[in-house]
Amino acid sequence: MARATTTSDVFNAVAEPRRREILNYLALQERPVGEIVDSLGLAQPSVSKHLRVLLEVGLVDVRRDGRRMFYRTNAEAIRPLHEWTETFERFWRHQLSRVKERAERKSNASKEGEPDFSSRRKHDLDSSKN
Amino acid sequence: MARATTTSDVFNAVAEPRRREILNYLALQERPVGEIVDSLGLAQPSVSKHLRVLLEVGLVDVRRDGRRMFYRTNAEAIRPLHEWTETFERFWRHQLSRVKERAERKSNASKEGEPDFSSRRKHDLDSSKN
DNA sequence: TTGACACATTCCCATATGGGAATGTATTGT
DNA sequence: ACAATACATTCCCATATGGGAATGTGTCAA
Repeated sequence: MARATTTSDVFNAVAEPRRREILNYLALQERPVGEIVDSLGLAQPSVSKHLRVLLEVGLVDVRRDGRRMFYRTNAEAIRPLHEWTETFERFWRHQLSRVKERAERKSNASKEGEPDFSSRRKHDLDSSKN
Repeated sequence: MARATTTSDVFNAVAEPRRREILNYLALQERPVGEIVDSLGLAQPSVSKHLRVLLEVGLVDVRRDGRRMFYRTNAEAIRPLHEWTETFERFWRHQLSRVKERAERKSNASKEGEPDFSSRRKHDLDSSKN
């Protein structure tokens, strides 16, 4: 296959940083495309394309006024995302203690022993990228 | 450019549906890869690759026990996502009334007038896809 | 040491991407 | 009717993807 389409669902749509910026920007007020372009410092076609994606998944609404198109964030569409993350909330509350344990084990292991391979995290893997 | 890497941040990592399934599955208990493969019905290399992505962005931790690798969701890493969506929570509360307005405007416009172009949503665009 | 087991990595490939540049389209003012 | 304005779409392209298949690697048991 390949990666899923950006328009396949809300998760894919908000994966793009500029689209999140746009959503933030349009949350308070509706805005014409030109203002988004100026405020976020992006190229106009780029903004139009991002808006198209957001529109397709229902993350924004549009309204035409003369030659201008006013976009606005449809916050309601973000709820599924919020709810998915929420199911993990109770876990990170319970895990705070385990984070400490891990930190302690790590500082012990790195004193003079072998490299610590338990509980690897991003930084431990970065070496394989350079 | 192209799309951002799946490992570039948490947002991109969770865009993939199976990775979300894996995170759900590993939230309660740590599990060896084999069990993930059996439970979710995915190919083993596929699972390993997904786990690698999740590991790089810190969404899971690993622990080795003999030949088996026990993975577990690191819920803490989901918080940024949760917090981003949370900033919109107050908006969808305030917007519930506007949704009704829109629905009413739409039913009025489609009675006998021109096609309604205000507040387009996903379904209005689907025609352009077929 | 060897074979089996549990995973990880690599190779191949069709596909969607986002940016830049160019062009198309709808609406307004004159 | 025409130029200007405000967006939208298209084309080109380097790039990362996820799946399938094959292969590599580390660990244990005998």
